[in-house]
Amino acid sequence: MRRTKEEAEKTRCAILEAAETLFLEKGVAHTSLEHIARHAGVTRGAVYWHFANKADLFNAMLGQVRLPPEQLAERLRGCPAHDPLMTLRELCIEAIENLARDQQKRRIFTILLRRCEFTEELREAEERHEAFINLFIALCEQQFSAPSVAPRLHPGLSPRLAARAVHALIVGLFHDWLRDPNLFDPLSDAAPMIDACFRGLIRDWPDATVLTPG
Amino acid sequence: MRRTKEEAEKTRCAILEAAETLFLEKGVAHTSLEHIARHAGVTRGAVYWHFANKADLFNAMLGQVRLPPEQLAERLRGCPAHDPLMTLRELCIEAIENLARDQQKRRIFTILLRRCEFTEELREAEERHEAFINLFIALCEQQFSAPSVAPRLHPGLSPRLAARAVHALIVGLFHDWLRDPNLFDPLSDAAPMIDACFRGLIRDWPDATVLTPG
DNA sequence: CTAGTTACATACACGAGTGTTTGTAAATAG
DNA sequence: CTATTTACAAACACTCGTGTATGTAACTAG
Repeated sequence: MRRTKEEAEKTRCAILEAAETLFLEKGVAHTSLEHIARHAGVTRGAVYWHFANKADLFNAMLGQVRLPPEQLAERLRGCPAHDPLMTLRELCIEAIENLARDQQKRRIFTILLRRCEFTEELREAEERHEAFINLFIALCEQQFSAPSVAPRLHPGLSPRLAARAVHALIVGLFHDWLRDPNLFDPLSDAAPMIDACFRGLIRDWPDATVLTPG
Repeated sequence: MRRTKEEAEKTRCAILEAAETLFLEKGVAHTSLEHIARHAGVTRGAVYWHFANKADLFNAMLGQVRLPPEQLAERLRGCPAHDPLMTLRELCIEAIENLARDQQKRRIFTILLRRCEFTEELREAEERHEAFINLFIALCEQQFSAPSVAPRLHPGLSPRLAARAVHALIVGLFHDWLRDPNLFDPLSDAAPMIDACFRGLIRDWPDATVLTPG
């Protein structure tokens, strides 16, 4: 019973959605292609038709969304640095809020952080992801190295260290919040936390009231 | 060829060590008991003699060391709160340094953070671990709630939020550093980063030079 | 209209992993 | 010194998962 192209695309999406659901629920290694197929209402034949194997399906799933590291790196690279710190601050806050709003992104990032073991078959995805992380850290360090910024760092801090701290905070917030979404509310709490971080890094960081009017 | 009790204990340790090595290398789900047995120079018979199954072996491996959340929570609970913040600060720094020094702890925590999927068979370990995390966050919040501390929080921050931020930073630092130990040097960089965090949270946080003399 | 292609379902072959059972030699208790 | 237990090795039975090969009905191009 061959389907039309639209229908085929729908089954492809159904498989991707089933994979997302089951990976999140049971972990990547503990989910078989048979499980995925059944959950999508098809057989493994359909899965192998659309994807070469589990790693390929996994990569396709990741490719559906832009994950925070990728998004941060891209937007940070594209921004003119007229006010490097404020740009960075806003991007960080937006990244957190963004993850909270986009349910699919949230699920997929949870899979990446807590539901998957990076063995050699998934190494490609891992390396791609880490490359974006490293790029973000490098760009972040670059912001802190700007002539208008570096002298304002608190004593004992290098641009390098400041960049590490910012990234660590973001990662930690993601990790904590994905583990337990009740820990804090990204939409209202992201800004104060990020501001606290910058305030600890930069001497003359302005008051929160200035930054978040209303 | 039955062994003496000492020898039996040695094989038990060999199995635990092999599990640690292989879990770290290939991930928990991707490591079979056969792999572990072979790597330890025994057969699966020995593994099943000493441990009920993979989950039991995993738990025994975790039980060998005190992981950061557990250690932090315990020590924070046992401390008299004569100066809550300084105690907290020192514990955080020590936790990071400690992880850097203890190779085994480092490997096992890496497995927990990056080499394992928490499916239902490992749920017990996960819940135990999370309980310590939540305990640490609660105790941390308690420190920030002390009458001598709460008024010193920067405007816009609650003790609750401050506790979340501290924990997020720690988790992020662990996560980043375990991913790439070259990112920073825990022994020299932990203090400045933690201080930066506290400085962003507490208004009159003292200078780094005061805290880290020499 | 029909030849080829598409989008699967079905079936098969195979290995890998688990849990259990059985065998056994040496240590140990009495 | 004998009986029993210990600490495994070896073998077995079973399931699960993968990859591939084959079948097939409907779509589609000419």
